[in-house]
Amino acid sequence: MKALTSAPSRALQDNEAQSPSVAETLADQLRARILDGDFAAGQRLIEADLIEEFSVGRGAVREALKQLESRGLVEIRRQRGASVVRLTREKIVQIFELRERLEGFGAYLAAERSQNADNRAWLEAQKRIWLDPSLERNERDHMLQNLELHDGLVRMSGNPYLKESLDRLRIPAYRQRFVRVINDDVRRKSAQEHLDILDAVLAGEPERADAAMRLHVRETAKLAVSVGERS
Amino acid sequence: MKALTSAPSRALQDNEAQSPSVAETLADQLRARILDGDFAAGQRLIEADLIEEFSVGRGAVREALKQLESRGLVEIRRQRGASVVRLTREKIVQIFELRERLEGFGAYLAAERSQNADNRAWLEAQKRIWLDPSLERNERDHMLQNLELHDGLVRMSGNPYLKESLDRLRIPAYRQRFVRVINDDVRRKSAQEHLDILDAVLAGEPERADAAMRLHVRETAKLAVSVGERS
DNA sequence: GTCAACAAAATTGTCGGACAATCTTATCCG
DNA sequence: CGGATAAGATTGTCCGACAATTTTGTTGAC
Repeated sequence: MKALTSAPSRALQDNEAQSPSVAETLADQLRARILDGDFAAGQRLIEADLIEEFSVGRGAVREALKQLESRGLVEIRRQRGASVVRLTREKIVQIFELRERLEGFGAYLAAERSQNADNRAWLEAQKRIWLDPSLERNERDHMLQNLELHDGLVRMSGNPYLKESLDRLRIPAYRQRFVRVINDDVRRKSAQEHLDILDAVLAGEPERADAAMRLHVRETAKLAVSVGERS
Repeated sequence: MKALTSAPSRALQDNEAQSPSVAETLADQLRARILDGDFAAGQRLIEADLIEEFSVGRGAVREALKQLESRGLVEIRRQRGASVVRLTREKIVQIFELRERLEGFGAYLAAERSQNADNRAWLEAQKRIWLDPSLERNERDHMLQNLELHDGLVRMSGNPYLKESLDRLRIPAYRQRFVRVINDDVRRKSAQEHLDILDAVLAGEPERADAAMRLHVRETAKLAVSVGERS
């Protein structure tokens, strides 16, 4: 696959891209490391170490850690500092149960606003993408497009609070292990679920979009839980 | 009314009460001021001023502000500092739409776990409270019990992520003005809605509990929006 | 050898000072 | 009066310092 489609029009505020602060940059870097598994689950993140490794001030480090905490990647306990969050099976289930509701709501709202020309165009483009069978073969593209679809729908929903809530429920780590259980079959099935969602949204049927999305998230949850189980 | 009922058993983690940090204390104080309207919507919160007023270091002030930002009470724009969030009608609607889903989910989960003895006891107690007609007469008690009920159900749900998400969606200010539109009729209606929710939860019927809660939140939203409108 | 008490080393919570970058406000000019 | 300019205010970040608290390591008793 070549290029990702452009984002759908968002309803309101767009965080006017400023030069990101040091703390934000740091947070991004740390996030990447955590997601990539460079920092193991449960590992402590010592302020002094991060200061040295990234050559930033202590304040920046603390802010970045707080940010990661609110994003659910890190756990901060008073006088004990930060450590990479350790997900139990129960937590994973809880996160997905909630995501199911939230993403479902996002799809619901998106369906209500799908008649806008920009949004229609984006949805059609997404549809073409998920119809393309070549997607099944490439793990990475599939994953990126998956993100694009979900983010896009949430943005289309126009509810910034929803976006924020979902951002907090991203699941860290497991990425490597996750890959293993995702085979062509899984991808094929996922693509079909995405198409179902897109159809409902395009048709402007909120309830159906909601249901389709919830079903999809439930399926994803099954995978995630099974991955969590063997870890 | 005399005493509030004790909280229902919560599923997992209980933030082991440590002596709160300076930043947390500050955040609490600021939150109270904002909710009480001491700080007007849109008002800037200058770090230096807060440092002086509360005699704390700059780090603490910044942390407190960040915390309030994540709680949705304050807005922080890079290089522009913090200001009390200014809610538009649209934002209020968006917040309530989301709360509707989240609280509904909370009631759903609570209904699934309502057969536990502790939870049953708490629910029964709540029921008695809302059956008491004297509640209609006291604005403050009504509000406090309202909080107690909603918080209790969320706690009963056992999903900490849900609780966190909802905490972020509390609506600031308007408290004074809100009071005006709440009369005995409104309270009576609200009490009945609460009873409907409690019945469904006690009966262990998740879907019905969900629906009842969503209806209730929608009703509340109507009020909040009407209040927002005239402001 | 195991365990508990104690001491030493780490680490976090907060403060205060400093400075450059950026935003806001007051002032001046056409 | 509107826009350009300078002055003042405010935020972003770094650095150093210390007390409070946690973690780690050592030592002696059983």
